[in-house]
Amino acid sequence: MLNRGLAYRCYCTAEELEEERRRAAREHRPPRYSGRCRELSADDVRRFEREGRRPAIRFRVPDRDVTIVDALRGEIRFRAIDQDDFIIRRSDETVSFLLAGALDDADMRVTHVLRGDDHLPNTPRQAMLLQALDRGLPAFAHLGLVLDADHRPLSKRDGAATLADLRDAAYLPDAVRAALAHLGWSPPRDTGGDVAALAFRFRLEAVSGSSCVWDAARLEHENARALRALTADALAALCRDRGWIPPALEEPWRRALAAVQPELKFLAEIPHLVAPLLPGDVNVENEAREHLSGADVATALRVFAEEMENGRGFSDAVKIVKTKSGLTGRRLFQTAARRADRPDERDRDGRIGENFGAAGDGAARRARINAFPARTSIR
RNA sequence: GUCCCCAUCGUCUAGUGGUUAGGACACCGGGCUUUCAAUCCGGAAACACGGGUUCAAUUCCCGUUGGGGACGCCA
Repeated sequence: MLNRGLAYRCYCTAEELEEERRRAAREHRPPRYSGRCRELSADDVRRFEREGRRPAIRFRVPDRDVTIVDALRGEIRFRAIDQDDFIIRRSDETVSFLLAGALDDADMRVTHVLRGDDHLPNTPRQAMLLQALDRGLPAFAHLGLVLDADHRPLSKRDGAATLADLRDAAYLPDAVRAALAHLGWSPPRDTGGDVAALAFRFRLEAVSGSSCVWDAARLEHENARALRALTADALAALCRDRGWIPPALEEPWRRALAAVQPELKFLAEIPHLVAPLLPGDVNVENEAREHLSGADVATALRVFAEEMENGRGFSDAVKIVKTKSGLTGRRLFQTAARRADRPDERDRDGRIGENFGAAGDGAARRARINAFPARTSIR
């Protein structure tokens, strides 16, 4: 490029360039390289070399406007006057991003360059380089940047700045993919969280050119959906990978997972949800205690115990308690569950753990709910 | 300061020179579940502003405002 006059050596030091920029700012001019090394005399060069300066190499920007085509925005025109001669090789002889990136893409036969629109100003420069080197241009598409709720660039604080953050938070990969697909684009019809369907419907040209706001609620929705879509084996495998399932409790765990799966939102909440369904002691949590305070509860508990002793089924006993105590809804069931804590007072519907019914028909779920409504306190 | 990009419900978006401006997430209400969740039904919710062009602008043009980005021997 030097031989062909496409580029030239620049002997300016970092300090000199910095000073140039400062002066420009003071005089309210745009900070541009002046081009002072464009036409150095042989004497100048000798002098600089004698001073021990190592030259950088700058691209001699042609004096004509550049029009690039962006797949999302159409033609964008950049004025020649706004472009200064940029460095393509540093004084330590390493090649700059602008040249290396453009050339590497060309060598790799990259057809589409998709990047954040913070790269838009680089595009005319890379286009000029490629044209000067008689290389073809790839298609460019510059996507809007993703912002947080305050319209600031996404940061660590948002907990979603990187894929690693999302993985650490145990979001399912498909949920992340689905949520990402909804940035700057949305499917013509809801795909039910099916990532393959999203991919099938996706069109680059349909992506919005504006920046968009990261929506954690969307991710949670997709995650809950993906969790529900998991097969029993897949769900169990995830739990096993996390070391949650003791070998001895494999079967109870699987039944409990089946009961709990329809309401899952996060992987991490599984141990919490499943615990009451496994054999062992049941603790009534704080919120449950609140619901259990008061005189009518005492009555209810007594009535419930009596009915159970008389051989009533759980459901029948609950109905009678309801009539006699006036309790309804949550308080009624908290009360019933209180008694159901006692293994000897559980009946077919109310029993906990290894005995409750098969999943899928709602029986297991109902059994769990009847047995442990206190889980309403978890959320 | 200079240049570039962008602008429809809270969020992601669909859409058209004449529409009841559509969907999804979130939200609110109801049904079902004797609680919760899921699900079903319903509701509230938007064309940033000002000029043009036009019989007619959310839609086309210009400007303003607002948001974002870039101005390094970083990538």
